[in-house]
Amino acid sequence: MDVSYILDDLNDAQRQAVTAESQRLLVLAGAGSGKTKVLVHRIAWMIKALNSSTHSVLAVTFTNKAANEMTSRIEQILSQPIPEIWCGTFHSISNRILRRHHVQADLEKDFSILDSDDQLRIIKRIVKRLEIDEDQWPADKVRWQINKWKDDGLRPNKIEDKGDFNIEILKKIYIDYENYMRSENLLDFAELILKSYELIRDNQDLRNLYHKKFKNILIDEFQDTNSIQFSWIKNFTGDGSNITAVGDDDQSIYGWRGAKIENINSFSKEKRTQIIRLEQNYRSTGNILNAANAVIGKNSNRLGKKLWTADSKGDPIHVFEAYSEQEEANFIVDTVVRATEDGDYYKDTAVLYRSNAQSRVIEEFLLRQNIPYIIYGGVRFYERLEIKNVISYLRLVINNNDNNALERAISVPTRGIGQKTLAELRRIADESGLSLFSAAKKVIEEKIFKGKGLNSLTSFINFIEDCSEKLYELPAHEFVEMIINQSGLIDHHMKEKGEKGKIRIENINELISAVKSFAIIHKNDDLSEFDSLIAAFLSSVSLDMGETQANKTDDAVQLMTLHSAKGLEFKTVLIVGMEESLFPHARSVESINELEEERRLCYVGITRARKKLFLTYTEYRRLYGRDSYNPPSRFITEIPDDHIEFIRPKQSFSSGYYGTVAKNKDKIQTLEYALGDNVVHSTFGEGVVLNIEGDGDSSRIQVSFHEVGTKWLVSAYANLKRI
DNA sequence: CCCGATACTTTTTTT
DNA sequence: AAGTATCGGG
Repeated sequence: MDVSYILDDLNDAQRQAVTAESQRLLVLAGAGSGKTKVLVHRIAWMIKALNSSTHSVLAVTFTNKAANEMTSRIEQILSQPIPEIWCGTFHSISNRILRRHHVQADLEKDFSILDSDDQLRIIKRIVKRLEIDEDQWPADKVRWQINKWKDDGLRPNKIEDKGDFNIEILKKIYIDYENYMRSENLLDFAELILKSYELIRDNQDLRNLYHKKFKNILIDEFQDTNSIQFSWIKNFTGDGSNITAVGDDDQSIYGWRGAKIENINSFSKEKRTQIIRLEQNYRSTGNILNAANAVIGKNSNRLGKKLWTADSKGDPIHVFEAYSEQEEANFIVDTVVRATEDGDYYKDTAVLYRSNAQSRVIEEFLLRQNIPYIIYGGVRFYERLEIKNVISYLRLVINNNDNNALERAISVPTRGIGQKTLAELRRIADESGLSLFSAAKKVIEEKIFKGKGLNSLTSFINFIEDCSEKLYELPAHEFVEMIINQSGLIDHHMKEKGEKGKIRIENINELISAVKSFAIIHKNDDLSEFDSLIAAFLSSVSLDMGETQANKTDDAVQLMTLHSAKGLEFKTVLIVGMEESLFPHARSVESINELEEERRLCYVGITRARKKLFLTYTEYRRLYGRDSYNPPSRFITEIPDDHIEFIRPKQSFSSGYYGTVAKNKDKIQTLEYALGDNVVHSTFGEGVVLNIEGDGDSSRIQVSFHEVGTKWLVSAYANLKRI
């Protein structure tokens, strides 16, 4: 069969990467150079041209989204479904292995996975129980340390306290935490990876099995791997297997959560590692790319890569200095309006910022002009309070001994079982070595409590037991519906005032449909690793927290942080708030490593743009309830002048350390208006020119609009017509 | 148990 | 500024 079609449509470097026979391959893929394409085509090539079995492939990603996209693209190329391929996140593949070999891993079959919220709650309780000073060892710090240890592959017995009192305490908590997790049959995210790593490392049979199976191992976003993930990969690599790592050291922006950029370096230095660079960019114009290259060029210790494009230079990069964040937001609105007038969709434009708090003002202005927008980030579906509540009930019904679930379920909605009753129940459970559920039954049988407490407890326990009986009788979604109605959760949210309760109930109903569609999607799958469909659903929920926002509007301006923009592209990109202290963030400027990560973040932001790039900063901004005057970001000055066009140049009155960025004054285009002119704006309507600011050639113009009041506009961008 | 007052924090986020 | 955590009173 002719398989050359897989190689059509690839450039030389891409083709080399797809067909490379080396056992160790590192593909350094610059932004927009076809990274996913290479990965997907390489897998297709292995299967079609080299006759590798789909079972021999292990493809690892960081997000479910990436894994799903990869699978469906491979299926598309092969024109056949490949449900048996192991393509998933580090966590989901670890989960799969641990469920499959739970006996060897010394786990119960039905272990549950905790999210970091639950993890925190547990640590809090342990710290309290050990009577450790919570002010000196706050739970979130302890959690961070425990996760760091796990990410470094360290069990408590490998931690030396060297007489350090602080570490001694932390280690004590770590040990207690591990014991608790084991007794409760719980795994946290870090544990999934560490445990599966240890399992394969220490079990000769399994190691042989997987070495034989996984002949083709591929890792996406390799620059984001942490220590344990790197070891985890190595663990699966036998003599006959080959590894393909794809990544970009210049896009490493998750160092702060443990990603080790060094992994790329050390992999590249291993003998026999072949390195292929993908340097042709298919996304951005010449100006955008050169700007990106110039900025990232200021970093040290790069593996080195120079992106180029066959595209023309395109528009210059526009830099806009606003007086305030309001004016900045106004400029964003103007830019969006102009783009749509040129025929763009709203969704072609993205606004990127360093921190979430910056979105507020922008939202306000977009809302006021009735421009649809969508914000990425924030609370995800399965993290919502009301959803977590329902999930707790499901967990408790499936596993009565899930103390964590019981603690949450028993107190929402309130049912006359308060902290005092609960504390007493915990004490009894601790004393008798029973789970909370069993302790509650004991309390009821032996009538240890009396009056209201006993009644409430009895009806709660009865309810859970009734549900357990119906677990196998009802279709999954009806079962969930029953729990929701009979638990009192709906009534509880009905009582909430305002829109809040309504939204919560809507979300809960959405959960029912999620269960329904889960049942449909997996109706042909082998779910023998689970006792019930609900159990399978819960396991998938903890590894895929769901989209941040349902697709309310299809065509909307995209608002997100620079971090969440990684991997995406837009025709027009605005990077806003480009000021020292904001971007680079004040907390990052002290250390070179952190500053360089900020710079990579800037590189990521710039390379998101296909055609147009706008950078904006303000002279004045209210930050944390305070007035702040920060100089423009150093990253702006790192872009060569001749790629930039400054809109409304103005001597910044706080232009201190980094010099003024207002250069190229002569390039500004302005339009002539006179005070009192009647003008019309495409969205604001008709108005009168009140004020013109600027020396000679005005660059800003104040207009009193009949409909929307007085506004300052940039004349070059205001798109006003005289009437 | 719910409420309001008060103190405190404030970068980025996936699993 | 604004959100969250904690505590004490009703």
